[in-house]
Amino acid sequence: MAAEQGVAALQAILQTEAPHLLEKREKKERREGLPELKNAVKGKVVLRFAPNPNGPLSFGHARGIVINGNYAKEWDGELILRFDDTDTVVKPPLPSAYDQIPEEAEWLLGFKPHRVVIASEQIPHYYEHAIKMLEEKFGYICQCSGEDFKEYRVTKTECPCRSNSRELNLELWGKMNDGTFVPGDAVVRVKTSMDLKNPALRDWPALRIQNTAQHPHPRPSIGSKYRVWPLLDFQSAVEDHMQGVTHIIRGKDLMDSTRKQTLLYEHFGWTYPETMYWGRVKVHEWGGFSTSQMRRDIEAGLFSGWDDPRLPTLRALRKTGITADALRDFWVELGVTQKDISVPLSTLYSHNTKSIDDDAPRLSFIRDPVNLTLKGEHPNKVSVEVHPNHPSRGMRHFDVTNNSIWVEKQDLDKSEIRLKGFANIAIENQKGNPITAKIGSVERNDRRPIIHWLPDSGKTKATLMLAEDGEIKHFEGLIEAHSYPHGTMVQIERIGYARVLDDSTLIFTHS
RNA sequence: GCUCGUAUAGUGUAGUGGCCCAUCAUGAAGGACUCUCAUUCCUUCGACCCGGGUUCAAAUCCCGGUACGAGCACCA
Repeated sequence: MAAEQGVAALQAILQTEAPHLLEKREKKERREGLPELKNAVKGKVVLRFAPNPNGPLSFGHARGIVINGNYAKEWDGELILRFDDTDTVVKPPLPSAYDQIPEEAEWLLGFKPHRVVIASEQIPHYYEHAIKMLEEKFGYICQCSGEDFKEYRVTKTECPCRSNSRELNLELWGKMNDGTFVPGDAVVRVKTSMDLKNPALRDWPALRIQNTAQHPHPRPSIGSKYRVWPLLDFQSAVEDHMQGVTHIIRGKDLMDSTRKQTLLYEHFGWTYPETMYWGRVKVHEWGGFSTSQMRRDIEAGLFSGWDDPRLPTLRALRKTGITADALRDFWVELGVTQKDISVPLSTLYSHNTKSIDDDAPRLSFIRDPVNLTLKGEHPNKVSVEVHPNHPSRGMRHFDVTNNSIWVEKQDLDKSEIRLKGFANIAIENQKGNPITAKIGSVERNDRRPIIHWLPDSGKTKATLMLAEDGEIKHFEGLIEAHSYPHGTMVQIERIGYARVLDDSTLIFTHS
């Protein structure tokens, strides 16, 4: 056809019949950043991050904050920080976490979460919905034991309590609340269907009784005020609706939770938010991380606190010099795939290097220091750059008038070495006391190894702290005199990056 | 056991039927620059789980298998 009538005629037909075929297909480009958020409207997106405040945030929590926070920012929406603190027995909240978590979230995000919601303060709302459920008979109070109900669930049998009248349910609800019933006596269930394919969804439990006399809620204003408490699936579902959450992005372990909640939303006539999931992440060097376990270990004295550099908490990472930028880049790069993955720490470190190297001033730190006495002619003043890529930041000045310097013991393996920025030397007597070194050329005139060093006059005793193989090691050494404030990220030449903790302590970040 | 989910280089990741003898990052190896084993830059290496099917055309869709993970708590 093209041959007979020309390409133009063909194009004309296509133009009217199927214009989309004529659209230029652009070369596929690699997507940058996070995947597209479905059904998102600029300015109308509401997301949430909902940790249990049973401890400060861990590395894993950072994913929830970063991903949800980035979407909120990208869509000009809101991020809710919600404390899911409805369990006082199994994973009781830690009072200090209520202040620490918002602070940590802000550090990580670079902005404050737009709203903070505390579930334990919303109990009356959950009760309203529970009562509505009982009144409208899509919920019921079940007095079966856990064992018995399990049997009903697997055999797809309806529990006898399912047919309770509205009046009986409300009466039983009263008994749950007034203390007649104790934990285990009764639970509120959502009616779904006992022959649902997935057994996990069959008449799932929504609220239960907790012994808050014995296990009061740690928030003083709540304490033992309530006996009946919502379970996660119910609390989260109701709260998401009340807050107008539009998108939920969370771990795929909560997939069944979504299905349970969708069934509840159908009863209430609500529309469930768009949902995305990520898979499980392990870090090669750490394995998994459980807040509850860390809490026990800290209380048992195995770790010095939540910022112990061996722990995968945000506080610890921050203390050792991992930046919020690096963490954000790291999590965005992993994206929101449902794959279960295991990443090496080197990936995080590589992001961190990018984030800190350009700013980090260089310092000389001598582990295992050995004193050398210099022999021969040499200048008394030596200058090296604060940062080799930024001459404008000035020089570091070393005074070697007294001929006394310090080097690392392991660098004396070779006798022909060059002191960085200074001079070639030849070690004269390895075992001597003092060890002497003869000054050679001040100009660099060969390819001998270059080592870092310190003049005796410009040194300070210092400790380099390092978390490795589950223990904390302290290297006593000498640090170049400096006046960087606590918290400054520095690069210790030939060793790696470190953070200034105090006047005499550095903590090693990574190499 | 039942239910759900996932499978692309060593590790992550892009890719929604032709642009893919597959993207980017990280890693490893080599090199350039550099008075740090840093940073930066360059080069090289390396993958679509297996088997069927649909189609002119499959990493992409369907079915089966395998592997891994999660849920089946009066935890979150």
